[in-house]
Amino acid sequence: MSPPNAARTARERARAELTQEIKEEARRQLAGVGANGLSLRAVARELGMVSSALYRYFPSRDDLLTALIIDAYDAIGSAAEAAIAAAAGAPARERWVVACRAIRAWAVANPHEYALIYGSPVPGYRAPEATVGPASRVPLAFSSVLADAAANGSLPATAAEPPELAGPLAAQAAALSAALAEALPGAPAKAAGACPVPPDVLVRAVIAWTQLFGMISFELFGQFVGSFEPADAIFGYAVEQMSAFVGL
Amino acid sequence: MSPPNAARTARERARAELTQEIKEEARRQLAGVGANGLSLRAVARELGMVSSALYRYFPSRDDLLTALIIDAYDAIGSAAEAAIAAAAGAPARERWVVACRAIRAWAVANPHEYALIYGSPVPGYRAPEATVGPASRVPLAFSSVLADAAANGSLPATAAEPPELAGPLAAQAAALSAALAEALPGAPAKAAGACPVPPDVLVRAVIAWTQLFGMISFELFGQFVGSFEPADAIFGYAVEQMSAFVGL
DNA sequence: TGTACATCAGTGAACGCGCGTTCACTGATGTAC
DNA sequence: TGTACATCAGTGAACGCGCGTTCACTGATGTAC
Repeated sequence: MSPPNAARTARERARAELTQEIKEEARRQLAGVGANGLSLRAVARELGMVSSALYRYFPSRDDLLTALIIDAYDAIGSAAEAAIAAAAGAPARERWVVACRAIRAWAVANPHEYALIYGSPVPGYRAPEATVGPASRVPLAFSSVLADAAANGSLPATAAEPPELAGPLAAQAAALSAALAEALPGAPAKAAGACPVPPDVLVRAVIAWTQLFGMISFELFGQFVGSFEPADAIFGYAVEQMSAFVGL
Repeated sequence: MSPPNAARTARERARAELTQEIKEEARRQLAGVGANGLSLRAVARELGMVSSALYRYFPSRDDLLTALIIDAYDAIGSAAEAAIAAAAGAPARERWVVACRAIRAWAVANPHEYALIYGSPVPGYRAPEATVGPASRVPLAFSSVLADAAANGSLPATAAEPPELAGPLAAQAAALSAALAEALPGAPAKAAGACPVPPDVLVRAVIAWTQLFGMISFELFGQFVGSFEPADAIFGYAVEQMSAFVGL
């Protein structure tokens, strides 16, 4: 997107660096005041600038927030992708598990950014279109594991116990399955209409996905105080159980 | 806690009513501005009072927040308890399921209060002791269902597939199980040291509990937009699956 | 290589606003005799 | 039942503060000839 290093002027370099520094300082302040309390003036103050100077970099406070949100989604998404890539060749279940662990590790290391994207929405702030791509990296990463497993035939053809999907759920799951067939890398090579992840597997995966983030939120937001703290052990157990539940 | 109606002076009545009205107006404002943005002055304005008058009712903004948090925990807790009570005599699994449904119904009807207690923590606000009792009503309600099932012998003696609990998880689960033996109503009647809910059931229940709240949060906080919206169908499916997972 | 102009980054003052909290006060309500 | 005093609710002004955003400006950096 930007020209290769050599061709960048001093101005461009300075601009890129300061943009980063502003975001870093803003991230630092998130911890103390939360998304609502994030203040352009405070960020500028800490950076030794005058507050109006920030408007050269972000046209408004909400745009700064948006940048932080996108960065956070990208960070947690690439953490998941990297973990899966690092386990290339391993069984699908193992890749699922390492992705879960990587996501939690990122969340524990960056609790305020996690809260920014998975906590309560910031009132009065409406997430722009630009966030949906980054936001879907985690679910897509999980889906790629499922698609590979399906391609290898290592998913149970159809689940034994679980009841059939019916009504609106069957429709939603089929639609999502079809959408994945086009969204996943490598899918275009297959015949259009291919169905990389069976709908019932997808629904169980969504359940596991919500369990994952529910447990991380409970851990970070303090619902486990006095019982499962630290949560490492129960997290590990849950990840194993849920990946089995998915059928991996 | 308060004297029976007859003995209450006009002042006491007025005070109680205004306290309620203040909280109601504050709840109304939560929707627009979030917990961080909640403002005593705005509440007073809307009530036609001068802002300093609120200090006769709540010594500070944080005390008002605390009152709202406690009310919210009590409301969601009693929704769960009521659902379980209304299904008295039904199989444990059904009572578990209706509790889950009641919790979601409350959350969907009161999304901002839900966010207040299960969303990102309010920065700079530290929840006082007084919130832990109300906060534990939901987990206790679930535990009571498990304890009844255990007492009736309708729980699998020991789970078939799941690996044994080990290490710190085994210790945490055993401690919680023992704590429940004392906390649950009816427990004192049993021999001290009784173990109403086996630790491995408890751990699976915690997993189901986090799944429940994770899915509700995803629904309310917008992670399902474009896929499982409305979420009624997948919620119902998840609740069935997870109650089976617990062993009910 | 050198000059003339255009672009851009950062300044500092100002705008209008809302906030939590304190304080001395007035007037109504409650209580003890 | 009636009076005197104590308690309490609500007022209005003030404190000191921080916020987002705009605007005309200066001086540095980049570009075209």
